Amino acid sequence: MTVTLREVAAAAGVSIKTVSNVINGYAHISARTREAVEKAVADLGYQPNLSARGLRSGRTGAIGLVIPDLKNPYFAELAGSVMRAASQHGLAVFVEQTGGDRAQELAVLASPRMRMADGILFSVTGLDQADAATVAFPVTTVLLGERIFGAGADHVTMKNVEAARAATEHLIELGRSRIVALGARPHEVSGSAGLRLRGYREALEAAGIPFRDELVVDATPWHRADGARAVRELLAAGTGFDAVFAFNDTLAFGAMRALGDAGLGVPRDVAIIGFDDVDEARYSMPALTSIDPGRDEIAETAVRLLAARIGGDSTEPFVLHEAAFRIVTRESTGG
Amino acid sequence: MTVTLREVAAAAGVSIKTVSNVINGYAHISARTREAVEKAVADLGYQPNLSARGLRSGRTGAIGLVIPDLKNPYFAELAGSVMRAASQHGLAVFVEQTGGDRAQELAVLASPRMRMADGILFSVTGLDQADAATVAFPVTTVLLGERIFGAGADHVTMKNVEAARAATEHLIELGRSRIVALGARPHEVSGSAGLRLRGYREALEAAGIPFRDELVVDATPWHRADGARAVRELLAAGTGFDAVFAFNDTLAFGAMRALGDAGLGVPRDVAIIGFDDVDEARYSMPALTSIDPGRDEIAETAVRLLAARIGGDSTEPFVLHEAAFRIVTRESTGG
DNA sequence: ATGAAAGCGCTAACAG
DNA sequence: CTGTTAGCGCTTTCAT
Repeated sequence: MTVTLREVAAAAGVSIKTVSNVINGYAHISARTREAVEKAVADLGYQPNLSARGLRSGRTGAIGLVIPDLKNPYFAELAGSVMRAASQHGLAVFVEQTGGDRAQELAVLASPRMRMADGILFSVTGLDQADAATVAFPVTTVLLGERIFGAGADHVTMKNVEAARAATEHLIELGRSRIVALGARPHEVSGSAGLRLRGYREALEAAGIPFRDELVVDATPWHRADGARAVRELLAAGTGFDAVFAFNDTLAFGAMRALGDAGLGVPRDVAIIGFDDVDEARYSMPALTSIDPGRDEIAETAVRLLAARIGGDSTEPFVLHEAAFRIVTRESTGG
Repeated sequence: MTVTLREVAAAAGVSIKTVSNVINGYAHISARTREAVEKAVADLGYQPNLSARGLRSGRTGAIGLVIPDLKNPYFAELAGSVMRAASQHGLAVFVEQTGGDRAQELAVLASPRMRMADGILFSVTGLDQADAATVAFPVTTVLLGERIFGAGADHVTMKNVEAARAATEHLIELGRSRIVALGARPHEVSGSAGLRLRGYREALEAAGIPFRDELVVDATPWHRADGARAVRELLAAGTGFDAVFAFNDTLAFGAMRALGDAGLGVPRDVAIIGFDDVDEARYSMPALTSIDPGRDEIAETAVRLLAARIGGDSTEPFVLHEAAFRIVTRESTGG
């Protein structure tokens, strides 16, 4: 049933080495030979056995993508971008979900399945700085996400502080000054929430707008309902505000809903900007202004770095790449 | 660097066959030998080389999941379920997106990457009945989704007609009689839209409620904005209705938004039910009643069938499995 | 219950 | 420019 190199070689009247050379695009082959081989390959429907190639070459041609959860639109879209980038490099992508859980992240790293990959893209969430020293990556790894997490790997991240600052400045430019920071986490410093809050503060300071504790609200775990609840509580408490910087788009959707229910207009009464620029932001009503954190750039860069490491640059110093972000202006801020 | 069976065998003072037996859980091994081997495995941190195993055994231990688009929450969640089910069987999952496009579906099937899988789960969208005769699946395939698409493979699908009928009946039981079918497609018969419309008709007929053309509205491509637009047009046209059966949840979210904007209460003025039961249905406001089409059952069954085929039941007749659905009642229908 | 040895299909030295 | 050949690490007869 399965056709091997040997059979192709026999059919083409050459040695298997020549067939291998043709298949792998080796340069110095006479046109006649190449044609004969290509014909035999086509006639027999030859397809290389990837396990054999992998055993011999030490490469599988696959990379692993380890993320918290595909249910989260940000990660689903990131996975899509990674798959697109990987296919440019001829790499297959297999995905592992961790639930953002420390124990599961460790379990996935230790899993024998990971050895099917030449390298992994690992979006760390549960592991923390303290684990950095202990954790052993089973294969070449590129880290995704905002944590620093030691230096044992290349790292691709987003400009959380700068993007958050720009988001806040965008609202300030609209003439808003009572801006809610929706999704802040009081005790977090180095995670997304901490960094985005820092950008928020910087923008306020630069504009000379006082920072008000009552406008900084927690809304864990950043689901739609959390955004709605938080905004409802603000309204109930009589806290005045004219803009919301939501730390992710999902929170923003919830906030918009709560504002609508309260009869407030977006952006007339309250302008809103989100973060992530998920697909749905284009389709919400009103369409949501958001920060595109550079998802495609993150995916492409991460895959490129990983492919390069796999290709052999193991001596290069580790790289930290911060993707460029941009504000995507839509109806929710008057665009 | 990499530890092989040979080294483990040397360390344990046995042959590589014995080590292999221990690792693969072969029965007849003395306790002392097993312990010695396990100790050596642990000490040396041995991990099997999956390419070598694959070459020898003819199995890679991976399956492919071919779907239209991870951006679509239904497929993102399906992928999550598939990965969970696959990991029960010790299988890795790699994902390929097709964009639901016929050409890309063919390209993916022909891709050498597919040969990295022992089998694939293929959610067909672009290929149609006419392709059924021509298409060659590169490996064992289980089809996902509502199309019949020939009989050259096992097939796992959902009860579209029955579920749609139940959804409509649920609205009728609430006392509603002017029920919008949101997302119908006039000329489609065998796709989801056609089947769901059929269930809708059946429910109306059974209840003696007249079928009204003006309540059946197209809203392609089933995005949130399409649902909102369609509902707005209905309202503008003065078409009275007291319920909406949305053919997917995203349409339902859009519809709810448009109703809210128009000052109509859900479910007071208009009850709404969706289809898919995506995660977001729990978090929308109001929370959306929806049809769970049996996503987990679909994933588990498909993986189980595929694993069985891979395991060797190639002579078994092809199976058609229709997953059980259920209505998940939430606020949007007064739950 | 354990060992010896063949060979899965491919790539890459090394020859010629 | 092309052919010969030696393994990659594992599973699996076939012996013992």
